[in-house]
Amino acid sequence: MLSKIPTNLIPHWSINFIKKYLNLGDLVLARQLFDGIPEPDVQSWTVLISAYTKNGQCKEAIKLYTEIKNSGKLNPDKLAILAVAKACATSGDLTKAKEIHFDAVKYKCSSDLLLGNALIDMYGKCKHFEGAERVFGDLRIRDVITWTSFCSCYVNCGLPRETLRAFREMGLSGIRPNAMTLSSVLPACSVLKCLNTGREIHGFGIKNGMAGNVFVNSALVDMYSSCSSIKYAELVFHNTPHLDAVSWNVIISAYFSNGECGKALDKFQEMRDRGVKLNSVSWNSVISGCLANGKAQEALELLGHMQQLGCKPNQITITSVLTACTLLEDWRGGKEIHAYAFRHCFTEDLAASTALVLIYAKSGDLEMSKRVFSMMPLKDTVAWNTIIIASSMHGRGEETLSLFNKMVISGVKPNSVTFTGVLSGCSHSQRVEEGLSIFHSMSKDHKIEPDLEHYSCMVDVLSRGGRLAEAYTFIQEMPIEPNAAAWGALLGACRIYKNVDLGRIAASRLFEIEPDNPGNYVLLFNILVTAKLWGEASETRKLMRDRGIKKLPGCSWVWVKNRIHTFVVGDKNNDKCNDIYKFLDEVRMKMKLAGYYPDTEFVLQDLDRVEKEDSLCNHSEKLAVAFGILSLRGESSVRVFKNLRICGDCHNTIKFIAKFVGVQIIVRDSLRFHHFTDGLCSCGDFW
DNA sequence: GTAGGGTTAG
Repeated sequence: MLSKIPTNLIPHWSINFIKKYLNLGDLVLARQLFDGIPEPDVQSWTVLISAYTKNGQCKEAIKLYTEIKNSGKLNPDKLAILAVAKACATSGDLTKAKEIHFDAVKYKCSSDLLLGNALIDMYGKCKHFEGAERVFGDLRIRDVITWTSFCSCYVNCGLPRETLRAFREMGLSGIRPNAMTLSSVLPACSVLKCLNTGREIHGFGIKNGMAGNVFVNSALVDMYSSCSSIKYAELVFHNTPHLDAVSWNVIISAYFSNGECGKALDKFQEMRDRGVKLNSVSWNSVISGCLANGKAQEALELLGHMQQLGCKPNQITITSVLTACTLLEDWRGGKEIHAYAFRHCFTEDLAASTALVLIYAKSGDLEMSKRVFSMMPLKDTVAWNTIIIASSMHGRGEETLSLFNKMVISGVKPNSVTFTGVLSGCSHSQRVEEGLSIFHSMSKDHKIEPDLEHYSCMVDVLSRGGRLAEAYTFIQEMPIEPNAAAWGALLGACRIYKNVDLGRIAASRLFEIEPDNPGNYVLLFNILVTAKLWGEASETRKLMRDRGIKKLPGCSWVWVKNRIHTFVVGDKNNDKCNDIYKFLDEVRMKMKLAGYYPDTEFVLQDLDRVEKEDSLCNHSEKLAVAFGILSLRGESSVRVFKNLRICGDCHNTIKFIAKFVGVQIIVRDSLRFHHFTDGLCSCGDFW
């Protein structure tokens, strides 16, 4: 068919053929025809640029535009620049956007209303409000589209106050907002949780005949929901005559963000029953909604339904389900999702790869976490925070500090979360001086005022560093009321450094702040027993009993060949149970020969029978480690998780095991990761 | 042939 078309037609004719093929939806044939034109004119180029943009091939469209300029014979005209500006808006390429704006000025069409509007929209999509302001300033005539695009540019750039300012200015300039303006401005009210302005806009819409507009109403539903007025959101939703898929998605998210999970899921079911076509946003909304309401298992089940119904997970789905796996500690699921993300080229996505960095770190695989991070093409504050927190959890103090420096050098701005990560990294590696200097630099160099969390981290830094008296003074002098984390850090350090006096003070404050937390009683009990203050120790136990507080049962689990094996104290419910105890006996014997004595043997006199058993060498973490070693036989490092803090005797024993078996053992307790290699632990015996 | 808008993520 193509051969019948003369290839050397004059452009005026060929353009009609190109348009004909484009109307038939055949971009490939249209392109072949175009390539056959010896000297295409600007109009032909423009038609093709628009066609590529409509087809979502923006890069190709931008490439064609560059070719016009490189041809040396032609200059782009207003319509060509307009076409490429749209392509650029869709691709969000700021460098190109600036170049296109430059061309518009060069060819003297930047003050054209049509093109100016397109340029403002382009800058808005590229999140560059300064550019939009320049174009806006250069326009002598501004219409409702100019103002609307200008308002939404500020929304896209995260400047909701500026949006509302521009919206008011628009009213003053005598241009009447239409439905599109309202739906562009309302998101600013959502972000600011500004119910009054939102209501005003609602009233304006009703007065001006927009009461049933589906775009305005969806924006209103979201605005009322963000302002915690779910009743009004419901009302607007029910008063929308022609609901579309987005309307349903918005009301579902509205219920979830107001904690009404049941209603959200009911609406989702109703949407399906009514035959509304579900799109990926619908699925992502319910998945992330479940997740935000603590229903991680349901989120993963929804992923299954989504796939069964032929809807393909995208990078947003991947990000949410990775978070679900992280919460459920489903490391295998996380790896499967990583493989899926890799196959579908989602690993370059910022949020998805950040979620991967986090799940690998939390699963104990810091090396993989670092590898994913290093391959990220772009890293923002959240990404850097995640890797900083990752290295801090694993006790790599030096690495945490060097990551922080790299972040600052690369020009990414740290926020308050960054400092929580860096300071806790300092505490887990006893870097007191660095911790103090970073804490002081927060407000001085980074203009971030320390909050309660940072103060608590500093108490931890000083306490773990052995500077208990300083830590106590720091708590007393902090400008915010110290919380359980601050006193807990001090109490924990009193156990490490055997300081009874401060331990008593910290514990008594903790008994007031969180009287039901068994961990505090246990820590004080341990401190008193170590100091051989038996009477006071049993008083603490009595206090616990009287208040009806029970020590949480210790529990450890280990992953072996994609299966979880769980252990409690003295567990005998295991196929390898005999081998486990035999192995631990052997370890104990070897340890004694090497001169180790279990810490607990000294403190048994005052304990009852159950606690003796408890304190003997059958703690859940030891059993899990032994099981891991016997099952894995050195194939890979052993990874054990514990719900409570690791016990001192277990810590010693596992160090010994790591040396005598010659394998790496990783234990995550309730606070952090311990990497045991060759008789040493990464925590340097401070935990 | 004639522009601009509402929902989901680390």
